[in-house]
Amino acid sequence: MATGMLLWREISQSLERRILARELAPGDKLPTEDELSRQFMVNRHTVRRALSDLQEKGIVESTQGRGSYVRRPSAPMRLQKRPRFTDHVRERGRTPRTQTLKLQVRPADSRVAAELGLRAGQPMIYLERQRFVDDEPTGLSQHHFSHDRFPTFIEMYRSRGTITQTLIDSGVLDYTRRRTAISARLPTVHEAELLHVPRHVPLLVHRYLNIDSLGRPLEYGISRSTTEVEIDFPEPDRD
Amino acid sequence: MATGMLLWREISQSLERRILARELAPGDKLPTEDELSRQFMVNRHTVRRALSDLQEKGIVESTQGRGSYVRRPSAPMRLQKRPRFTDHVRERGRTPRTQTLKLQVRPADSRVAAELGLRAGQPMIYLERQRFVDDEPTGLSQHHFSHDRFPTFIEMYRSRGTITQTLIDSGVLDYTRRRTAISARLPTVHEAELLHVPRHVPLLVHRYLNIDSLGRPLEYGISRSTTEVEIDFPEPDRD
DNA sequence: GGGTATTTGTTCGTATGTATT
DNA sequence: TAATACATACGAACAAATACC
Repeated sequence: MATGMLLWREISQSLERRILARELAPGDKLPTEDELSRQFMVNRHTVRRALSDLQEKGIVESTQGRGSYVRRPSAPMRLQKRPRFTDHVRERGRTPRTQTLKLQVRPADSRVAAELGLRAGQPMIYLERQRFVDDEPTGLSQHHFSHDRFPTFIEMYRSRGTITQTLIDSGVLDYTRRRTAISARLPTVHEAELLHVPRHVPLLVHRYLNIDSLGRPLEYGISRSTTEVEIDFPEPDRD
Repeated sequence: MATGMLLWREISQSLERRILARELAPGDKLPTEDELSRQFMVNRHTVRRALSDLQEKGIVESTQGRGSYVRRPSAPMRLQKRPRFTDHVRERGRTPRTQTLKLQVRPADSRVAAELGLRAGQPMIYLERQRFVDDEPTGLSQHHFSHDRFPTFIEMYRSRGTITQTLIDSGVLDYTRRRTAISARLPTVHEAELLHVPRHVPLLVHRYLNIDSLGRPLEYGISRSTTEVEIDFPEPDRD
C-alpha cells in the first residue's frame, strides 16, 4: 500500500471526477462492480466501498440486479413556515400531487397521545400520504387527529381529498403551526424506495403540531423529505 | 439462514435495544468486535456491519484502537430570534464551551457579499468556531462580518471572547435573526473528525442572516451540528 | 409467464496495517 | 516494547433482485 491514500477513496474520487466532468452523465449506467474491479485492479469489496461513498454523497444510486447509475440532481424546494404545499408548488409553475397511502383509525401511542391531548390507546385518525412534484416523489407524511373530535374524518377526507377541506367542513375554519422539530437521519429502505433516493441521502424529518384558532392541539404530523427548509422571522420583536 | 432477517440487522437491533434500555448507558464502552462476534456467533465483519449501522444512526461511536462507545444524546436546539447558545445549555445544567479555530480578514465571496450587502472581494471578518457541551464537541460554525463596519473586530474579539460582547462594544446593542435555511448533508472527513461523529451521521446545516435593530444585515453564518432543531411559533399569525 | 443470465447484496474467511494502552 | 483493538484489503461463495429472451 503506502500510497498515503485509501484505495477505495482514490476510486471514489476518480469516478466522481468523471461524473463531474460529464464523462458519465446523469442517468448513465456505471460499469458493473466486476468491471470496475478489473479496471482498477482491486477487489470488488474495494469498489463497493467506493460506490457506497458516492451513494452517500447522493451522486450515484445502486439497485440490486440493476446496476449503479449517476443520479439526476433534483432542484431543492424551499418550504415556508406555514406550508401550503400545493399553492407553493404551483407558484413555481410546477404540478403538485398528493397520494393517500393509508387512512385508518388506530389507537394512539403515548407520544402522539401526549401531543394531541389524548390518553394512550384512545382512537386516532392515522393518515399517511406521499407528495409528488411533476410526478417525482418529494415527501412522505404521517398525520394524526383525534378520532373523538373528528368521528367522520375518514369518510369526509375520502370524498374531499384534502385535509384542509375536511377540517373546514368539520368546523375548523383555521389552523396554524404551533411547533416544529427538525432532525436529520438516513432513510429506511422503504422510505428510500418511495422517495426514489439512495439509502445514504439524509432526510429532513419534521415533527410538528398544528393547533386550531383557540390554541387546541389539532394535528400531530411527521413528514420526511430531502428538501431544504427556510425559516423567516419577518419582524424583529422585542421581549 | 432463512431467518427472514439480515444477520447484521438482528445484531444491530439487539444492541440498540440494550442501549435504549440503558443496559448500556451513554458513555459506556461496548464489548470489542471480537467479543461481540463470539457472543452472537457470527463473523467479525457481520458485527462490524451492525456497528456501522449504529454509527450511522448516531447511537455509537467507534475509534480505531480505542473501541466503540455509546454516544451521549443531545437536547434539541431552539431556533429563536435571539439564539443564546451558552444560556440555553446552562439552563439544562450542562457546561458550554466555545473554541476559536480561525479568526482573520479575507475577501468576501459573492455569496457572502450578497448577504451582507458588500461587493465581492471587499474585506470581511471570517471567524470559525467549535462548540462543546460538557467537553463533547457539538457544533461547528463560520461567521462573517463586514470588515469596513467592524475594523477592530479581531482585536476586540480576542480580548472579549464572545461575539455578542464584541458587537456591543462596537455599538451594536441588539441584533436578531432574520432568516435561517436548514438542510442536511453528510459530513466531510474534517467535520466528522472535529465533531467526533462517523461520516455516515447526517449534519444539519444552518445558513442564517442576523440583522441589527435597524434591519441592516450584520452577520452571515453557517453552522453545522447533529442536534435537532426546534422552532416555536408563539402566536399564530394571519396572512 | 417462465427460465436464465446479469448484477448487486450479504456473509464467510484471511492477511496486514495502524492507533491506543 | 508488547498486547489489544480497530481499519483496510483481498478472495470466495451464495442469495436476491432485476433484466432479457
